[in-house]
Amino acid sequence: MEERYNPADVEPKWQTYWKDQGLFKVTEDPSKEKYYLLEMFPYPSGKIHIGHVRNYTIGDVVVRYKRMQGYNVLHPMGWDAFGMPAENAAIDNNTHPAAWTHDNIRTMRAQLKKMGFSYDWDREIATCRPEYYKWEQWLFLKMLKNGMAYRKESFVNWCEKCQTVLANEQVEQDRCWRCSQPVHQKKLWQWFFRITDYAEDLLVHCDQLPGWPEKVTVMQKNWIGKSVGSELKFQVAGMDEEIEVFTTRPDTVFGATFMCLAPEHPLVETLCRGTGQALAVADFLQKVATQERSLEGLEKYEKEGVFTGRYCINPATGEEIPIYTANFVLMGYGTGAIMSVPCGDQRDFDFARKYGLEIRVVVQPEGERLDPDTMEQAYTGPGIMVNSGQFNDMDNDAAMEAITDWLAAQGRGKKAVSFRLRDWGISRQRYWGAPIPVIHCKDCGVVPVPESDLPITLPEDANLMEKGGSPLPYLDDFKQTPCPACGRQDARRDTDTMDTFVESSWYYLRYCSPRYEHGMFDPEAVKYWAPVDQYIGGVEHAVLHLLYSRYFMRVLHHFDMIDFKEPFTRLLTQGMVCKETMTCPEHGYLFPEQAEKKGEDTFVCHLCGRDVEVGRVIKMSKSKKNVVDPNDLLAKYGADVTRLFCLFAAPPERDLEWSEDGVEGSNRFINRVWRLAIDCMEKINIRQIERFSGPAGDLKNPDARALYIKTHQTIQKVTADIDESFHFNTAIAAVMELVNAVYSIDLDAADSETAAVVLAAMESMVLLLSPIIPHFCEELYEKMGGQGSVLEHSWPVYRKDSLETDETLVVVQVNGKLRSRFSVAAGTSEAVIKEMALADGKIARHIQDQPLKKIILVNKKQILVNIVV
RNA sequence: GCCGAAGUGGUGGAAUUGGUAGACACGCUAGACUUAGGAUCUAGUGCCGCAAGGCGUGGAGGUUCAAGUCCUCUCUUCGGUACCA
Repeated sequence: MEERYNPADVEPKWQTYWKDQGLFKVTEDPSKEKYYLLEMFPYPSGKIHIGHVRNYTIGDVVVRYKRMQGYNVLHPMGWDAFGMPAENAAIDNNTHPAAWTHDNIRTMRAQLKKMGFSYDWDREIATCRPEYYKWEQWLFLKMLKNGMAYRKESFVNWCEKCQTVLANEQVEQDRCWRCSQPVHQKKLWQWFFRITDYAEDLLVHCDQLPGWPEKVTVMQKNWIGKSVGSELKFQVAGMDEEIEVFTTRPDTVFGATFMCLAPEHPLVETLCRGTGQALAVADFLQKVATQERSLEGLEKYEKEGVFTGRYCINPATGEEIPIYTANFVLMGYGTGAIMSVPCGDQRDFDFARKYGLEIRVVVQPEGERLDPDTMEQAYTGPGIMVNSGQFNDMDNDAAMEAITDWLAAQGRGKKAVSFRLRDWGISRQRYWGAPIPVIHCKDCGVVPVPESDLPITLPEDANLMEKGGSPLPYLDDFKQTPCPACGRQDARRDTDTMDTFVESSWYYLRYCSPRYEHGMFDPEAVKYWAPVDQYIGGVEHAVLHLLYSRYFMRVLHHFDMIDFKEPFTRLLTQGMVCKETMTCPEHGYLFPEQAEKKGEDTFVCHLCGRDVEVGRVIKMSKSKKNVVDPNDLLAKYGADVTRLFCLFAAPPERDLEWSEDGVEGSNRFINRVWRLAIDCMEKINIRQIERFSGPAGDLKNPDARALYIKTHQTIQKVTADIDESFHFNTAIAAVMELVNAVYSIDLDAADSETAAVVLAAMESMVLLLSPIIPHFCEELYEKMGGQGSVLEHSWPVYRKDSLETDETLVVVQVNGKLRSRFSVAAGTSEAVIKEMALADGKIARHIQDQPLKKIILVNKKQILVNIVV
């Protein structure tokens, strides 16, 4: 047997064995309990990165563990293959997005196979294949028919010079990333899914996801953002128009001294027409056209506005108040109009001060008087009503309801709820995506593509334009089509494609029957496998992908296609893999291999020799070039060392800061176990001793008994760590302790009892490590005489009668400070322990002659005595 | 800005319900073995101190016999922020 573990031989050997035996292939088997574990599928961006390795290793450990426990486990893999990077790469490298994507998939698939992940590769899918997106188009048509998909005008980032739509990522400081020209907001007709219809349901069920981390459900709840308040109507003076506002503070309506409309509010142009403000408004609208219209974007710009020239009537006071249009009001949020109450809202307060508008105090803290002329900020807390007619002197809390009821009685308001969540815009003016299956006809309007014409395949002969625009609108073969309704020859296909989040919202169901040809999935297969029992992926998906998936399941449930609403029973959000960035003053971000180590923490640029600035530790990303290539690790250490390191370096939910040093330690550990196994085989197996498996009490040799107890404690600890908390780092640490314990035994001098216990420890060690470092454990299992694959062995079970050690440690504190410790035999009475504590020499010195106040004894994993004097 | 996290030795991290802070590793130091060592084994290693002892979980307060853990305030970093996936 080799002196060192050699992954280059062992790993391919077992990968071939697993494949030949078909160990990872699964089918529905009603006689076994199913377990569906899924890791978020990768975007095929080029090569597997270390974040993928971490994600898939975590999943693979759980899968192998569950298999050993007898579950029928589904563990598939596929590719989130549509998306913008393929188009950018196609432009930069003069290739085709499809070719680039398929190349990447080939590369990445080979890498995953080298890692020894236990996927059922027969179920592999790629979302860019027509047989996949056909069913997405089918669902789109069904949603369209049922009013769940609709079209409306909405803004996109537009670069005039490139004549193309830009993703947010392609906008750098309000400028186009390719040509640096200012980006404008352009209105386009786009498709939306009515996710807001499910806002309440999605919100309520956040509290019924016990298997999800609370931080994720909290983020989702805040994202949906339900607020309870009132909808109020403000009549425009001298016009037959009404402005509706939503407010969570109806109690402050008497203090509403002006109105603000979003710049894109449909009334803005109507209002200013013929008032003398028309020009000023037009100037303002042009100015804000370059500003990003999102909640985040708001904060980047100075808050400003302009008077529209018109007034509306405050429904509470009956007074006319000026109507402004302001850049901090968003059309997509609420009604696109807000009643401005400067005394009770800081933004309104700043705006009022800036434009000299009236500030009227309507709520003030109890026992205080606020003066609008000297106030320095808005008062947003609770208080007593003033300047509010018959509601004066009420608590503002009570006034909310009273004022709403009063206005409702006059038909000027009602109670209402508002959500922060907006409908899901799915149109993309891009090539590399699933075509939206509708046709536009001059006579018939929007006409759905007949189901029999699906899939609408993406034309392959398209050339991407160098400025990044989609070629679809220019491909006449694709675009020109007769109207399916009236037969008009000059109808045109919709040339937008779907958001790639649409593909990832249901792929986990496709895995249940990936080649099914009669629908999105085989209902029987989904009935058996779905929902996903354990989903694992990056925390950065906490809101969008995970919320869209929950929404999609509700849609399918509505159509009676599935009998559940929640796609993922348990969720593990893994942290990111981070590394410092390196920046060269000349060449910008550098890949690790482009920086040469000069001193302890100093590097020089490989290209120009200048000093490199070592920057912050952030998420590994290609654009920041702070990536680590798993290929290097695989070549140097093999899959198992790489897997072990990823698990040992940090618990999964936490960010992992990459360090090369730790990998060497993992390598060392594996070889340490290897040598131990060799030693055991040479010194024990040869004596033909049987492994011990009885209760610890049967062992006479105290060293053997201690090791046996340690073994069962380790089984208990590792099982709990994998099953309950996914804390593989502490599971590995526990096995390391067991390895160290076996190392401390002199095998040459071991009696037969000890030898039998050592064998039991070794077998447990191999079984416990097998989900983590499977190739290595298969090899040892075979060498130690195991039959078949270790995967087919059942997971070890600890003996409850072999967990308790003979002695217990007592720690003694005086006034909460640790002063002494000693051991007692297990089962010593509390009274005796207290006496022993008081009699302890070190303790006596600390007590001296101070009177005893009390003695607290805590008996948990150790015994603690605290003497208070 | 808003929402959500994280902060513990030189480093990664450990610590059921508040109960020995630093498990297990990396690194470092010393020793052993060796022709050699980036192999292996043994011992040591939070900080200050000769010691007794004192100080220590981002910072400032508080509750408690006892706080990394609970409460209040605060600082820093990271993720998301709806067209990156």
